[in-house]
Amino acid sequence: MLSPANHNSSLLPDTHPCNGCDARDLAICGVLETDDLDTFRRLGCSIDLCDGQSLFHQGDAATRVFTVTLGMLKSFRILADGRRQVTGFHLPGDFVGTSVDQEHQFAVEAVGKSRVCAFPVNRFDGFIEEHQPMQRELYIAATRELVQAQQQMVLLGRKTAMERVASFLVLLSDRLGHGSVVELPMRRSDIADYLGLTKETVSRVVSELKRSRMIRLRAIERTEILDRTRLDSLAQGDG
Amino acid sequence: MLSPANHNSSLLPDTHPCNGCDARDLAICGVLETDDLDTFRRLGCSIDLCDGQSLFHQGDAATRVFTVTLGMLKSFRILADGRRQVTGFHLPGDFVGTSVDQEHQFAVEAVGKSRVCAFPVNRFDGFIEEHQPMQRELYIAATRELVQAQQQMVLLGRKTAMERVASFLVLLSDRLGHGSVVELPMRRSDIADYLGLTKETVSRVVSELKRSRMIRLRAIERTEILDRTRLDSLAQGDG
DNA sequence: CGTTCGATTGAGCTTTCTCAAGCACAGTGG
DNA sequence: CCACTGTGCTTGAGAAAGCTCAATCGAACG
Repeated sequence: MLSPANHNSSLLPDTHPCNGCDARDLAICGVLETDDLDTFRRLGCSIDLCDGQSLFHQGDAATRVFTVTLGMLKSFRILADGRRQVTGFHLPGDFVGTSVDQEHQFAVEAVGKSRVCAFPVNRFDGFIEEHQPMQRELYIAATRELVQAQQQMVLLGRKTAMERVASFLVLLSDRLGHGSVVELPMRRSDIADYLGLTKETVSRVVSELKRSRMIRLRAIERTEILDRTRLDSLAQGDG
Repeated sequence: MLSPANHNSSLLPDTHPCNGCDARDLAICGVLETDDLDTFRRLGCSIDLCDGQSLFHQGDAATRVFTVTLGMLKSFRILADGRRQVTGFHLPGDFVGTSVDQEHQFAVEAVGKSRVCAFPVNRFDGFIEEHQPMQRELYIAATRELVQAQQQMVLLGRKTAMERVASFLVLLSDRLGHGSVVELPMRRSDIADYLGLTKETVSRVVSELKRSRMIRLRAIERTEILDRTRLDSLAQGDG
């Protein structure tokens, strides 16, 4: 198993105060009756994570499934020499760790203070076995993620640095923007590793976007989109 | 809708001689009883495609689902200015066009002579609704594809040209290699658009791999892997 | 008020791309 | 049977986007 040197995350404690999940943050709540939802909640165990804390590493046994209930997580994969690719950011309602393999193919860590709800796989599988609508919901979630992953392939394979950053801002604005303000809780290096760039290039491009008045930085983690139209067309690759 | 100028594929005829599918090439045959499989076969309609012929374009209404029964298909997305990203190659047994959206997000074309089995979505959905094991099978297929897509993100975001080509050869060797010989029915430009490179770079890297005796070209579309170990470690990023 | 850690900016370098020419092979018609 | 032509592959030379390394900046915190 890989265990990169510059890895400051601590392992997840195996036992943890178990206080159930907040139903509102479970993605599947929409397809479950109140009783069933209650049953489902009780299968899980809430876990708090602080910034950079690891939920699991690549190669770990896939013994639990998670839903994000608070904050943000990132999943990534690391090559032998330390090169890292962030494959996604996960928000409340997202499933994490639903692998068909015995081992996790990717690592998952918290971005800022976060909370997840953990389900032992056997209990989780047992539950969805008995709840058809949830099976379908999981399938739809996987398919959506797949389309998202394919969009990301286009970005990584064919877009310029500026188009990548524009796409990223537009994506986050759609997922967690309040009006024209986008929260960026992750580090520049996380963005860089998500976009297949270096943190320096991300920094330079953000500066360029500021200079051309498409965005403004309220704070380092609070970006305001000033010209959504131009940012959109940049993101689409016809800017 | 995008319709790039240099696009020589012809549209799929709406009506076509319907002669059913070969059961052996349907991915799901493993989870269906003989009777059910027979029923399933009859829902579909076999379609032959010649090289470069389009199954559907991005933006087309998603009215049918397909399984590949012969040959190979590629799915891809094109940006406004013609830049193209191939997101995957599909072999017999693979599902294609199983979108949750009303419109296809990606285009699919044949690589060489190919054959698919087409199912109207409503009939397809109706069938899987009544066959639990198939739902599960579809979910597993989607999850596998997702992991594969994430691996591809690592490749596109963080690997060098040489590592990308090595990864590609290893991948294809695992999927359709006979011993150490890999069939490459697609064009160099398809490989390039899959790996986020130019066809010139792919050509140069292949030449370099030949020069360093890791591979040998029996014919242009028949590559023999001479040093699998070295190619593997290159592909993993620690060569 | 100093320290620390991440973000920014700069200068030079490397990898890959672009553009262009030449090559190989299959299909076609004289 | 062989030149002709078209298409895709290869190779080369110069250009460009983004990377690396290094210095500086700036906010948070003790």
